[in-house]
Amino acid sequence: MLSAEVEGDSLVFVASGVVKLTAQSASPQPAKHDACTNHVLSFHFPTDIVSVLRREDGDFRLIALADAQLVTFSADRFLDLAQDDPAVIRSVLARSLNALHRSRNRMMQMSHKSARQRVADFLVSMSKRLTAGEHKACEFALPMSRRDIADCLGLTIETVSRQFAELRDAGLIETEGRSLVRLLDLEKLSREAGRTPLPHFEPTI
Amino acid sequence: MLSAEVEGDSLVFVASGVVKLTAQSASPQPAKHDACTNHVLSFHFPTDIVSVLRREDGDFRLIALADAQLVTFSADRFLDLAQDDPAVIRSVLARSLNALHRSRNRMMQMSHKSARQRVADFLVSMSKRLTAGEHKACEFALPMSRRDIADCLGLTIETVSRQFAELRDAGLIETEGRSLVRLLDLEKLSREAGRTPLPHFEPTI
DNA sequence: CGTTGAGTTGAGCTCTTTCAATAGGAGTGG
DNA sequence: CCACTCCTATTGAAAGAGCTCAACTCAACG
Repeated sequence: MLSAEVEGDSLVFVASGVVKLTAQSASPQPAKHDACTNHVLSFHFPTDIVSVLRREDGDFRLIALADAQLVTFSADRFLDLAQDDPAVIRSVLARSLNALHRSRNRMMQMSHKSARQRVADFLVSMSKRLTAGEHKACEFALPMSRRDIADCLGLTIETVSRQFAELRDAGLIETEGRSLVRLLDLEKLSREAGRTPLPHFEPTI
Repeated sequence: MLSAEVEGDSLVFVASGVVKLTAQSASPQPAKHDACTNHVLSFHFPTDIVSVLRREDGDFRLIALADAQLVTFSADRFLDLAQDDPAVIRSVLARSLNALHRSRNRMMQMSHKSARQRVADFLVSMSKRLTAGEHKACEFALPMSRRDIADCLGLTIETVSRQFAELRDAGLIETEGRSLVRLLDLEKLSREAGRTPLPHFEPTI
């Protein structure tokens, strides 16, 4: 478990492992017994480039969920160096627009989707990341805890757990132990998630 | 009321007026009596540059809420032309990272905030856009309908309306007619929104 | 074998949505 | 200017979804 501290905006390349991008919202009023208002913005996998930006209130953090190898650039310095190479900077721009696009999609989903839809969508999306290519045997170990999932989906761990149970009862998934998940019916699961087609894997920033 | 149709990814500069960026989620199952699953992703004001990307499922649309003057670029062609000018392309990249940043913040808020917080946040955020500079007399006409607000915040119009009513009862705002709003206590309103500081206005992409 | 932390499950409560009815504004035509 | 209509907005009551709190289970680890 490794946590990378960075000053200013930076770009991080994930070479191996899994990381979560979190934002602790330095909550103004310490709320009731808040303890863990640790929002998880996204999970990232090898080949992803994550942009970790500085915020006014509290900071973004990149936290490893499994042993990970990361390459960190200062965004400014990187851009200075890349400035002479249009292809590079343009690729970064393309990735960044792509990330924006996905973030918007995600936001749209988040605000209008039920717990069931969020969890189903999460599972489908994870299967794409973790079993890239293999169309059958959608079986994988979730690298993150229920808390991380809940924080990412804007739900409580209890609700996530209940949704897992219901999906299990419905015969859409199977679980073994804490992290192993088997998606038995990707088709139906996608429909539960409220997705039309099956989007492709695309590198993120 | 003007609607700009575009093919492929494009960048749109808002010269004047107000527009909303929408995504119709070409809902797989036509749902009950869905009619209007028109998600509003964001509102944009003069000087904003909006990136309108192509999606697999359904398209993004830019819809004018008031008479607006827009300049539309094809993203690809623009980048081809800008490629020789590092300063330009870098500025676009900076805007895009900024937009990503704001989108993430927004997403974070959306998934964890109550109706009250969302509406308060919306009002504070609008006041920044619509009364840029004037610290007093936070009074402005909302250019969008309650439906647009609801769609943007992931709530129903009824809930938005009730939140307006409660904020009015609490003495935080006053309303006149359908669109005029006066923020009586920006401080408290910001606190209701769950914001620590008062973020600055920044151009978007 | 007890302890610890994560995960699951249940009961009650809160907030938001849904459904349905009412009020308000804007536009039209007499 | 008023009457009529249409559409948006508001308000109320009931239902539903997710949250909180609390008990319990499970697996890992000493």
